[in-house]
Amino acid sequence: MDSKIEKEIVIKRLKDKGYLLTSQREYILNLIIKNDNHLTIKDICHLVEDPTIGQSTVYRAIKLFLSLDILRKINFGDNDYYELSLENKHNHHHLICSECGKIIEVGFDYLEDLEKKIYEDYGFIVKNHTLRFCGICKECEMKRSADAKTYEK
Amino acid sequence: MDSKIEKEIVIKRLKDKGYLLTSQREYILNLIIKNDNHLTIKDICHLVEDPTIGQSTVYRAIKLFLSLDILRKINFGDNDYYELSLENKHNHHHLICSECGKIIEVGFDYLEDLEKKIYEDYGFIVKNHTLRFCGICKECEMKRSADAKTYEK
DNA sequence: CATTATATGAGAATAGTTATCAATTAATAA
DNA sequence: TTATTAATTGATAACTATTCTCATATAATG
Repeated sequence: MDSKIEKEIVIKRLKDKGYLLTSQREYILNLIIKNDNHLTIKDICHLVEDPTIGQSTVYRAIKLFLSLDILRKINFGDNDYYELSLENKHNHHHLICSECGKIIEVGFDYLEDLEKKIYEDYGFIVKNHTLRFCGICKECEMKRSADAKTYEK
Repeated sequence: MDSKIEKEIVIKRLKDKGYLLTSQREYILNLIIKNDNHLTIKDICHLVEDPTIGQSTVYRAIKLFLSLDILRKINFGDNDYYELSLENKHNHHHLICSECGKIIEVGFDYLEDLEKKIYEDYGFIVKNHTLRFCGICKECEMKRSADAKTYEK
């Protein structure tokens, strides 16, 4: 696992409920971390084909991690992705480029005011939120305007 | 369909691409509208069991509506729901009560500032967004505090 | 070291989705 | 109206995704 601290948190969360951090489970977590936290189950099944981990084990591990809040599921369009749910990562957003598919994480939150207003208007107490933006990333936009210039000639 | 205007928009979008508004397609759309815009495919398959519409037709219709931007898919937790994508409904948010599962639509947007900041910091041009809040709705919270009082006695 | 609990992999079973094709329905032209 | 063509449907088969089963393996505990 990336850092020793994270690994210890994972072991603790598992142990508290009587589970173990097996080599397969650790391998799967590392895969997700190494791939920017944005893998689908299909991706994982393919990536573990070599050091063969059975796909039932993949499904079981993901489910377990979700239930212990070690992973969190995020949904972009047609696919479910999994990302580490440790630390205080609860308040970040995702930018998805519709041109190249890149996923960018936004570090700031800025929804406190909105949550306050929701409580005032609807009496709804917000515990958690997910926000994703679709659009065009910087690089794709630059490519686009470069192409546009070419046509002008 | 609810209003004549909506039906005409749907017919136009279909016709422009050479498709027809069949009774089955209209029935499915009406189901979604009548159920507060929040049905899963499974729900729809069950609801159409009586005036039998084959389930391949359900899948095909949903797919078609998505491709023509007549429906839009939203994802809450484990399920995909479908809602009408007509009018300027693009900027509303969803509140999901984790106690009773109710889905409430929030009429206001308030993300312009955030989108501006994202452009400034990341050069990312936002075209669209989805935001959902999980928490406790007014009614469930009231029930909760009522229960809490009972225990105090 | 023996015993018990937990986890694994292979494949069977189930659920969810898509593709195929003959029959039906709607649109268009004569 | 009738003939012709295009689009749609429903039943079922095919395929994909996910879960279950069970014998075996591994780790923890006494």
